[in-house]
Amino acid sequence: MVRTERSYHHGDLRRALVDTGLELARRDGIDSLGLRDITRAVGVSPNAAYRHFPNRHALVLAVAVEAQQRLARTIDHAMSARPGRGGPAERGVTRLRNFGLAYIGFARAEHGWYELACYTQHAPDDAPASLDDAEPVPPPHSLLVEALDDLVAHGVLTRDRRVDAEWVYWAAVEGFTELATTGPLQGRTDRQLDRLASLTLNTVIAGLCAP
Amino acid sequence: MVRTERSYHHGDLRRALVDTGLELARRDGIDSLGLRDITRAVGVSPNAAYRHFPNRHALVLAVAVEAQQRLARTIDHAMSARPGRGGPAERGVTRLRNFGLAYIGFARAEHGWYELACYTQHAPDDAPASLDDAEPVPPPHSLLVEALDDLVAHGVLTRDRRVDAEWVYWAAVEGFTELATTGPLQGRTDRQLDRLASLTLNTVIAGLCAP
DNA sequence: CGAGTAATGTGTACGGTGTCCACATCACGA
DNA sequence: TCGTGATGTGGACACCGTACACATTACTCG
Repeated sequence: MVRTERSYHHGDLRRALVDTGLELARRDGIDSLGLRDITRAVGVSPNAAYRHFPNRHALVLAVAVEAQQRLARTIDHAMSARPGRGGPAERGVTRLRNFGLAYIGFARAEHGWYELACYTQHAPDDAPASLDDAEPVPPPHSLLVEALDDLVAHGVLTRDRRVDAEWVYWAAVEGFTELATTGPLQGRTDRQLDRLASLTLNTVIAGLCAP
Repeated sequence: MVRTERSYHHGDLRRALVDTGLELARRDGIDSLGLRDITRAVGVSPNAAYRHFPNRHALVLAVAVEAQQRLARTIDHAMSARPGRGGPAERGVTRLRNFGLAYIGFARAEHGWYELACYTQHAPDDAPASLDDAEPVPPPHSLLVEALDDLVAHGVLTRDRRVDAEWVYWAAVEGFTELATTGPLQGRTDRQLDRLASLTLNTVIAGLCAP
C-alpha cells in the first residue's frame, strides 16, 4: 500500500485529497476548497474524488475534521503545559485562561483551518473519523468542562456559578475570535489583540467568580 | 418614476432587486441570494442586474446593508424602550443588557438577515448607502459605547474598567449568538436559550463591574 | 501461477452559475 | 419630432459539481 510513484492508481488518494485540501485551505481559506481545485492540485481527474467521497461537501468535511483535530491538539498542548507557579487555585485559573488564549491564537495564526474547524459544527452528524496517525486528542469542550470542574474542586468557583459556565466562557472566546478575525477588530496590532484577548478572558473569569 | 405595470423598463429595478433579495434571504439564508435567483424572482433577465450593480457581490452587499439596518433598528428600539423602574444606575445596566438581548433575539428570530448583517463586515469599505425611506438609525456600536459611558457617568463602572469594555461585552454577545445559532447550542429550547443568554450577559456585566 | 472480478481513475456530457458582448426597447430633452 | 442615453434581453463563454460509461489496475480464488 506504499504510494506508487506515478501509476494509474494513486496509492492513497483519499489521504492525498485531504492533505492537499489542508494545504490549500491554510493559505486561501475554505473557499479555495472546490472539488476541482483539490483534484487539480493532487494531479488527478475531478471524478476520481467520487470514489472516496459521495460529493464535494463530504470531501471538505473530511478536511475540516482534520483541521478541527489540529485546533484540539493546540488547545490540549497549551493547557497541559508546565503547571507554572502559584497554588492549585491559581493554576486552575491559568489553565482556563490558556484554553481561551490557545483557541484565539489558533484562529488568528491559522485562520483558514479555523474556518474549517467551525465548518464541522454546521453538520456534526455525518462527520467522518480522522485518519490521523497520532493518538486521539480530547475535544475542546471536554477540556473546558474539566478545567471549570477543577475550579469548583479548588473552591474558586461556587457550585451554583459552575452551572452552564462553559457556555458563558465559550461564548466570550468564540465571540472575541470573531471580532478579531472577521469583525471590527481586524487590522489591530498583534499587541493590541493580545491585550484585548486577555482583558476579555479576565473579565469573564472575574464575572464567573464574582460574589 | 412610478412603478409601471409591466413595461419593458421596470421602473425601479434596483429597489426591486434589493427587496426580493431580502425576502429570499429571510427564509433561506444568504446562500439563496444567487444573482440568477434574485433576478428570476423579480421576473427579469439575469443581466438586467448589471445595470445597477457591477457584480453579484455588490448586489448581495446592498441587500446586506438593508438587513444590517433592520438589526440596528431592532437594537435601537429595544434600548430606547420605557425606562422601567429603579435608579439611573440600575436603568443603565438594563439598557446595556437590552442591547445584548435584542442582538441575540434578532439573530435567532431572523437568522437569514443576521447572516447578511455580518456579511457587510467582511467588506466594510465599499458598502452602499441604504435606500431606506425611514430616518437613519444609529449603528449598534455607538449605542453600545453610549450605554457604557452612561454606566461610568452613574458610577456603576470605573473609568479604568470602561476602557475597551465595549469589545469585551460585544465579544460575549456575538459569541453567544454564534453558539445559539450555528454552534453547539442549536436545538436548545427557546426557554433554555433565553436563560443562557441572560446568564451570559449578567456574568460579563458582573465581570466588568467587579472590584 | 493465471484468470476473473472488484476497486480505482479517466473522459465525456449535462445543467447550473456569474459575467461579457451585441442588440432591442424605451424615456426624455433639444 | 427625433435622436440619444438609459435600461432590459439574448446568446455565449468559462467554470463548477455531478452522473454515466469506460479504461486500467490490484487482489482473490481456483
